[in-house]
Formats: sequence, C-alpha cells, structure tokens
Amino acid sequence: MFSKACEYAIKACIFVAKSSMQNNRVTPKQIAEEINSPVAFTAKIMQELVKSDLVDSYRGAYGGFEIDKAKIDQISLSKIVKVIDGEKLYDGCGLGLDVCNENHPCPVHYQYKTIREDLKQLLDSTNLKQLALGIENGLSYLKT
Amino acid sequence: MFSKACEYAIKACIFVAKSSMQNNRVTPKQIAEEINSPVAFTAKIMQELVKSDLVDSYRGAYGGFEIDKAKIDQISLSKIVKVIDGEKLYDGCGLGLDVCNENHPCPVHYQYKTIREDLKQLLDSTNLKQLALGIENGLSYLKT
DNA sequence: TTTAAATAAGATAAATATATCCGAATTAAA
DNA sequence: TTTAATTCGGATATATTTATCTTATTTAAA
Ligand code: SF4
Ligand code: SF4
Repeated sequence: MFSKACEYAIKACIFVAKSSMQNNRVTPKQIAEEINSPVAFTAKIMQELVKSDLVDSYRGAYGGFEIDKAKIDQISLSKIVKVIDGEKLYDGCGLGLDVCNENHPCPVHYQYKTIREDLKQLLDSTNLKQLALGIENGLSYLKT
Repeated sequence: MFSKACEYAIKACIFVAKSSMQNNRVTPKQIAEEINSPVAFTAKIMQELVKSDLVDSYRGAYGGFEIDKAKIDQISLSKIVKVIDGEKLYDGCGLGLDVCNENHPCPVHYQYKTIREDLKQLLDSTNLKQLALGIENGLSYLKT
C-alpha cells in the first residue's frame, strides 16, 4: 500500500503533531524511538517533509521539528502521502496501464474504481489532529 | 498497490485464460507482446504461477501455457495476488505495525479497515473468466 | 532419429528502495 | 566567544525488485 518511507512519514508526523500540541520540539532520535524506525532514514524523510512545508525545523541547540499548531488539522494524510509516494496511489491504475481513463480501462477498472475513490476520500478527510488525539487518548498506537 | 510482478501476473493470467477459452496455448513471447511486459521477467512469473498450480505448462514443440477451461472461473484475483505478493495486502497493517489487531490498532486502523475489507471482497469475488470476457468484448484493455 | 520449438532453472545485471555515515552549517545558552 | 546540540546535504552501503542472459531439458512432428 504505502512505501516504508511513507509509513514512517505518517507516523512521524503524528508524533510531531502530538508533541507540538504540547509545545515540544522533537529530534530525529526521539521520533525514531517513538515510531520504531531507523534514525538516519527517518531524518532524511523529515527533510522532505520540511522542504514540502508540512513540518517546520529549527537548527541548533533546543532545535528540532514541530508543526504549527494552527496547521495541524489542516494537514491531511493525502498531503503526506503525495509528498513521499507521489500521486500514483491517488490516480495511478490498478494494473499500471500507462494510459488510464474511462475510455480505455484496464480489466479491473470497474471493480477498483470505487475502492480508489474511497481511499482518496479517506486520505483527504483524515487529518493529523484526529490521529494525534487518537494516540493521546490511547485509542491507537505508533509502535508495537 | 500491487508489485510490478503482480500486475504482469494478473494481466498474463487474463490473456492465458482468454486464449485457453479459444483452445490456444501461448508462449511467454506472445504474452509479453500482448501485455507489454519484458519477456524473460514474464517467463519467470509464469513459472511461479505454474508451480502454484494456477496455470498449466507444456514443454516442447506446440507447447506453451494454458489454463484448464473448467478452472478459469475458479481462479480469483486473490489467488494470483497471494502467489506473487503474499498475504500482506490481505492482512497487513495500513502503517506496517508488526502486531496488528483490534486491541492494538495503528492510527489509521479505523479508517483503513473497511477499505481493506472491500479490497479483499473485490479480489475474492473477481475471477479470470469475468476479466477475460471483459477483454474479449472490448470493455477493457491489457495494454495502452 | 533428428530437428525445431518450447519451458525450466540458475546466474547475473540494473534499477530502485531502504538504510547508514560523516562533515558542514546553524543556533541557543553558558 | 566558546560549546554543545541540532538540522542539512552529500556520499556510501545494503537489500529488494525488476530485468536479462545462457544453458539444459522436454516434446511433437518431420
Ligand atoms: S482501474 Fe481504471 S483508472 Fe485505474 S488504472 Fe485501471 S483503467 Fe485506469
Ligand atoms: S489498519 Fe488496523 S489491521 Fe491494519 S495495520 Fe493498522 S491496526 Fe493493523
């Protein structure tokens, strides 16, 4: 479904969001510890998220990553997925045809279409605030 | 969604099924031509499908691949996907937690669960006969 | 029995995804 | 101004996926 990098990105964002709601910046080391991921790889992914303006970073002592509190409920899963995995889950073909439209459908088009629509809907309508609250309330977990 | 190998496998099976319905065996070269895939890689994938008993192969002159006509509507997409990509799409976690169940859900569990159920349902209920007929009737295409 | 056409199998290569390492730049505080 | 903590960027390493090549084996028909 998602690439490993994207899984890490989603979990990292949830943790950074939760921390930011508590006014704490976090380091790659803390993130990796919290989501059970390789530190350096996670740091690389954070850089992409920063470049794409989903996360803010501050260098130097007492620095780290944070997300503007006012933006936390504006960041949907789809924004994160698009930054890391691109658009293919979003509008790619179930069977990877180059040309992919209603007039030239692949064999699974009719079955797959509604599922892709539902997935889009899910990714668009789920934001970091909801997910961070889920973690805070013990309804869900970032690692085993 | 699916790996490249799995996309080729699905398309190849559809083409073999369609050909078998017309009593024609097909070679890897014909398959690759028809689904726009690399010949040798496609041949490797066909071997896995044969080993898993989804496809029959016949060596030597006038040989090739075919699917028992009586079995074509018994082969669901889920069987093919499981052979090539394994169970992870089927029961893996949206965010790749090692432990994945209702009591210890990942953050997207509640949103993702129904989509995964729908996808399962789709893969289980769609069989090669339906898909092959779709191609035959010009309702869908195997390549661009 | 010979030949040509075909799959099977194993080795190898190329491309991509995942992961690590290190030095440079930045910054707040002592 | 020095130090320690931090991100940034580039280089490198490893693993996995995708793709190719080469040889052996099988088989139907001539
Ligand atoms: S399912 Fe439909 S939209 Fe998706 S690739 Fe196939 S034809 Fe294109
Ligand atoms: S979505 Fe649910 S079932 Fe899937 S990995 Fe997450 S917790 Fe597990």
